[in-house]
Amino acid sequence: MPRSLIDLLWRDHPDAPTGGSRGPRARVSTGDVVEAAMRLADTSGLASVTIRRLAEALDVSTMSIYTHVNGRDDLLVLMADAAYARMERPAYGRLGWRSRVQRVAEANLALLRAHPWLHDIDDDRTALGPGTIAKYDHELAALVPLGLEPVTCDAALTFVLDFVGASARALRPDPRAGEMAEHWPEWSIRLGAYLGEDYPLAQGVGAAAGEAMGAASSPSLAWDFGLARVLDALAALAPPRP
Amino acid sequence: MPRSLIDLLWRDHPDAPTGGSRGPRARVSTGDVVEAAMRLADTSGLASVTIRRLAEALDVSTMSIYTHVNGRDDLLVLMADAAYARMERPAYGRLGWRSRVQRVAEANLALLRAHPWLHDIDDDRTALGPGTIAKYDHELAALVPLGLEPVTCDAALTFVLDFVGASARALRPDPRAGEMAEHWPEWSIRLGAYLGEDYPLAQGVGAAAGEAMGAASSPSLAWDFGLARVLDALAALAPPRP
DNA sequence: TTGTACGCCGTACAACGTACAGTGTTATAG
DNA sequence: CTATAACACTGTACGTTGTACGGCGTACAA
Repeated sequence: MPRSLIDLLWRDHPDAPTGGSRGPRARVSTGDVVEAAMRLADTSGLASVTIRRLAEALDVSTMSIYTHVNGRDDLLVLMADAAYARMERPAYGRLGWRSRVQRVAEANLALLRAHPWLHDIDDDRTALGPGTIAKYDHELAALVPLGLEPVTCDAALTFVLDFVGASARALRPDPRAGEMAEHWPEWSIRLGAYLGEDYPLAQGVGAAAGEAMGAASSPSLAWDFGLARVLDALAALAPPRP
Repeated sequence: MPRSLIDLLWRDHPDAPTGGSRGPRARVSTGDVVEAAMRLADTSGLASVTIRRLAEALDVSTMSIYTHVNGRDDLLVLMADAAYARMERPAYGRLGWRSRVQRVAEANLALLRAHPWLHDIDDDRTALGPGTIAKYDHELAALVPLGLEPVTCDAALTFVLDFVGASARALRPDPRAGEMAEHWPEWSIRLGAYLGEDYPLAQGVGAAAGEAMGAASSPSLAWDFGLARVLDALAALAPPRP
């Protein structure tokens, strides 16, 4: 060690290089480190995933972590891939593309809501991991009934997943909500004064949207609206219904 | 000072509280700090916007920055709002909704490509700023010809902008591209070995998509594809053509 | 038995945001 | 004119972060 990121990503594959057999046997494994990091991130956010806290959680010294992971950046890639690897991938059976795409969208939404820290990991190297590739393969299969060219198929999947990602991002609770609520009485007055009669459209629509959000309606209108739009868009692409 | 974030956001408004008149007059203004921060972020990324570097760029002591801005988090909000405020907002004239939406999408893409650091600022308080509100108002106006309910109108705009945001994100150059290229000869071999015959769909489509990306085709196929899909989706919502 | 590959760890460093306690300057109140 | 209060500005210091480096002890290979 340190093994390269690729080998760490594929550490469960039979062909993956295993560390030599000399020296004391490891008290924790790379997998342990990744799992502990995910637990930390789930409960306290990605910012709380520090090498020191990780070491403490695993009851090892700080620098020991670097025996199992090359550095924090690489760790984040391992975490993201592990999250993708753990998603369920039920067979689609005889489902049509609409149901399939809906399933894909909902599965990704659920994933991002369970692990909001995935939003904060933006590293292209994740694409090399087994979890990411398995997920990609399974989701492409959802689009097969549409009969698209390979490149178009990839673009369509990107389109769907980008929508889900953005929606999930918006649904994520704002860590500053408390501060916002605290200052709101004062700020709303000032904002009203600044706005005056300007921007009638924004004020009208903004107020309506704000009320709708506060109301007990669907948890997110944007989700229902957007998903319907995405399906509409793909339908315009599909061959005429059989 | 420190004035509250709201007053800092609206610092150019006539009703905004101006600092008292006693004491030496300020060598730099809040606006200067924000502008310097934007310049720094444009050239070296948001991570390089540190209080110390900012102070150095403005030729003031580190702690002086806190006289003009409440802290780094607030500064990021001011930067984002300033970027939105500076966007051009040409009147739509007699344009139909398709052209309008296309303009909005392209303007946002251009903005995000000019200031990629906007992706890294995720703070709801930005919504209180004059630039953000002016932008929202102008973009809502693009959707007026569609004749939607206020809440739907907001959802439709969110749909469009989310698409643009995700596309711009994907277009953003990976800071780790160098490292990736360096290790690629070795990694591609290992990845091939790990993959073997598995995931034929992902391997086929991935290869095609990779080639298309490398080819001299459109800078991004996902953009053209996605924008067409977004317009299709809104069309399904529109009243029958007059 | 010896050598060596390996897991583990303590110390140290540079960089970060920012709290705090000043210092000096200026418009205003008396 | 003087005293005061408000203000811009600054140096020092603390707690935090990632991680480079060198050393130590263990357990298998020769």
